[in-house]
Amino acid sequence: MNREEILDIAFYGRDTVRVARELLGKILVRQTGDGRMSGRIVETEAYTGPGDPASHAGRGPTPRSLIMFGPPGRAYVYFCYGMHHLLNVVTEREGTAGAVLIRGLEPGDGLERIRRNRGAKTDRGLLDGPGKITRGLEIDLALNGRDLTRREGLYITRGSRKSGETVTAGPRVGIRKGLDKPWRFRLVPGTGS
DNA sequence: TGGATGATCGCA
DNA sequence: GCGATCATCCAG
Repeated sequence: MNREEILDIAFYGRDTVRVARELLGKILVRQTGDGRMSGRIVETEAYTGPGDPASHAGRGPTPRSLIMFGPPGRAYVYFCYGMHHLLNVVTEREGTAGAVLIRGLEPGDGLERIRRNRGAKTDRGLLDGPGKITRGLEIDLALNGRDLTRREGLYITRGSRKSGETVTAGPRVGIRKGLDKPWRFRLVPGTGS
């Protein structure tokens, strides 16, 4: 089989909205001592830097958001609502803030383990939210800052687009204040033909 | 030092 | 709709 092609720093080190759009269809891989889990990215959200009030970097760097100003291709994991970890990937060149929230996956490898992690009875909605993804793939603060361009437990590979699929854009979810730009992207199946 | 806030989820 | 539940931020 072909060697997995891991997305490199040049992929991540570009405009955040563009990276968010192009991450659709890519494969997120979580590798631990117990094996491999993966999923195809089908929903993302872009968060930029100063001037984006919904972004953690929107009011300049803080200890938490500093990573968004750092080198691209790193994981930005943070804890939200007292119970969920959320996974982002850092974008833009070093010195410029940006990150893409991974919001939805189509389950791939390690399905049984993902089901177990999620305590799911059915596969409906198994990984269709950012908190579900981190729960399902065992992603937490220990992975914050991880270099996604290396094969170090968490990385993203070139995936594929299925025929007929299209990308839709809409406003970000759960944003009370600020921008309602179309910064949320989804990969939706073709209408069948 | 503490109160407000939040890029959520699952259940009523 | 609401509660769970806590890291982070900022005002005082």
